[in-house]
Amino acid sequence: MKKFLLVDDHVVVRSGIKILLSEIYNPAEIHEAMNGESAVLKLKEHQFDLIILDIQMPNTDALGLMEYIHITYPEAKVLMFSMSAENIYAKRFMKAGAYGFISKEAPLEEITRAINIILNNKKYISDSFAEKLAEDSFNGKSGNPFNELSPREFEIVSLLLDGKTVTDISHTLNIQTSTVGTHKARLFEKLSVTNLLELKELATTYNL
Amino acid sequence: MKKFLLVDDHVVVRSGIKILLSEIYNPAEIHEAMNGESAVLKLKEHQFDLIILDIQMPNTDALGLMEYIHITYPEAKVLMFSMSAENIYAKRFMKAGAYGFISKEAPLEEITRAINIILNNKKYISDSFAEKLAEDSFNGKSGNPFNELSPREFEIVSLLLDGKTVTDISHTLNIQTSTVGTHKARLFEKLSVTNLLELKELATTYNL
DNA sequence: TTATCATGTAGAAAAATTTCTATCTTTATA
DNA sequence: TATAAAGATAGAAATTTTTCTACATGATAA
Repeated sequence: MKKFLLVDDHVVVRSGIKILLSEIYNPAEIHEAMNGESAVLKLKEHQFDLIILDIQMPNTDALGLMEYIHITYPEAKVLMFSMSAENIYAKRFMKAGAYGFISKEAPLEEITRAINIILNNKKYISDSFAEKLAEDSFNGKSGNPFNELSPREFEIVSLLLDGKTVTDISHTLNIQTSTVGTHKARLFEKLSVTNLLELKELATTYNL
Repeated sequence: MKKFLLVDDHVVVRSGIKILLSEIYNPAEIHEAMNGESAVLKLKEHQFDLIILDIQMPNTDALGLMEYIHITYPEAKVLMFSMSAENIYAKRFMKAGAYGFISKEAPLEEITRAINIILNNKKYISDSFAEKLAEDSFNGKSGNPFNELSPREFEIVSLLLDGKTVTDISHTLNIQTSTVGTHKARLFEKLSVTNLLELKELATTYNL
């Protein structure tokens, strides 16, 4: 029997995935976690065939969680589940050890396909994502300035765009505010913005 | 038998709400639409007891759809289902004729409760939202919240939206930074926003 | 017409942010 | 593989922002 772990803070989303899974794999053992902490606990108790991880959860550092999972359980297979269509996040998560990245907007068949592929020990990437990857390797750069950011900077920019303050972020990430400040300054520099509103605007034009 | 219409572009979310509904109302006739157009078609064909409309992203045509539904089918009962906690928008949707507004943070029981209340022909508002509404109605006005600002506050909000810092503004207006700070705090309070990005968002929706 | 309230203003203290410098680690690169 | 570059971290100091309190003024409502 397959064992799944769903990490998502939305009840309805978890329920939705649950029926999807139980339609494909019957019987299936499906565990749920509504945040990072509870996911970590579940991971200590069980060994899962597949972990489905939502990338945007309040008070949870999804990229950090992904890295933690990859380091602590190198065998674990994680499918990142994103509310918004594929974007610049995908590459980051794949690099952090994810087995796949799929949008909640994807049709049912594609979600199913992704899950099957990963359970067969292969990585899943959508056609559009594959295309984008190919493009990038041609051009050398993507032209998207957000790609110039380091993983940590990217993490922080996401939280900043979420309206989180420097202090909030320092708590979420368990680092000093001065560290967050340094990252913030560097990323503002890299993106050539001077304030939050400009950052927001830039993020919007690159639909982050 | 109750007839429901779910409008959401995410398969998994629709599925999730579907099981929730079928657990409460069995049997239930549940129709789905993954976008505005298909929702409009469904509405022409059937008369629903409840329409559950998800706002996936702020500034989309969800509000327009809500208005359309309210004008075309004044009897229709719509529960706005917000995946992101945007209580800033709640008021606008209620004004546009929605019967309720519920956010993703809501526990299952509250979602259930909201649905039941609406099916009983009453409007559902969360406690926190009710509080806010009460406050507003005490203080009279409802409309463009920027109209509540004093001349000075308006001046300052404009500069803030221009990316100016508190210190910048204190220089521009030749007043102390603490004065600017006070105005800023008061205007944030009046507009019910907690940070610059929310302010920007609010300003955008009222196209300031 | 007096009491209340919204408004504009700040001083002082507290809190948050930024800046500067520096160390250690990881990752490229020659 | 040695070396350089990039990245993550933070302490301390400087700066900025926020908060709290307070006060004067003009409008307003009892």
